[in-house]
Amino acid sequence: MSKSVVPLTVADLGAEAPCCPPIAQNRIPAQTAATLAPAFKALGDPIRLQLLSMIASAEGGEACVCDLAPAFEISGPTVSHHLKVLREAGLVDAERRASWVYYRARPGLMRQLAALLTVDESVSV
Amino acid sequence: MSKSVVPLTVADLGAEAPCCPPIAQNRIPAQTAATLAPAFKALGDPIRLQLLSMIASAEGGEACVCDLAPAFEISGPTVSHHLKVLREAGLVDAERRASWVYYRARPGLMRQLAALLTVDESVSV
DNA sequence: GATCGGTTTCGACAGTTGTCGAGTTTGATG
DNA sequence: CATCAAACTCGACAACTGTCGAAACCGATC
Repeated sequence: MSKSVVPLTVADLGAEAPCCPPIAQNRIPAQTAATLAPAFKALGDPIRLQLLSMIASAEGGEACVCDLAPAFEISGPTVSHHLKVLREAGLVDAERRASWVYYRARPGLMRQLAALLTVDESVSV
Repeated sequence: MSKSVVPLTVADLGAEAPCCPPIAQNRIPAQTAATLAPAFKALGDPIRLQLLSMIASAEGGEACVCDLAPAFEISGPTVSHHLKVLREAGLVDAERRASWVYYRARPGLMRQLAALLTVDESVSV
């Protein structure tokens, strides 16, 4: 796999949020933990994980609720609830166009979480 | 053991299971979501996030409960509870030596979660 | 073997979460 | 304007979570 070494700068990861070094590198401050834990919590549900994946991997980078909801066994209101959790966690954005609401992933926070979990390659499993 | 009915466990994901492509690349299967959501859930608490960070960033790669517990305001049993959640999620391992119990991070799962959240660089925030 | 310190387990309790059905809002179209 | 469809909000309820104090467990040391 090609390793295009364009280093991410802090600016790439979102303006106000403090971009964190990996948790395996420095002890995470309490305030940072309090800020980022809700994002992990939002990912801690199988339905929300699938929803985010469907949104983030969708053609054009966005997905309509009318396409998301039928993919699950649960009721419409429950899907709406899960989308709200993802929204309030800062992982997705919603936009209404005509009768439909389209969701779009916000990659900034996802990158932060991924960076946080990065482990040095030399460490063995 | 019958493969077809036994649900995928966290431990199974370590060695030969194909480590998941980013959720922004392909729609994540329901079974993968069900397997990995508990790991995110375990990270969804500020205390557990700090505990994991203290463990993963500790000198020698391990940390004693006797060093972890005093770093928080909560009671000993509650720290123990959070460590159990991290353990059952597959994020840490525990080992008793003499009177003390040492915790060590399991980087395999952390790498999987990080890979899952990876977003293509070309995507703008 | 009795005791002690470190850690976990147990039982209880308040607060949160996931789920649903019913009702509400929003925009399009007859 | 009336109606319809899409999506959300509300209220309720069972299940789960974080927390604690008390008790149990496990090695070490007396």
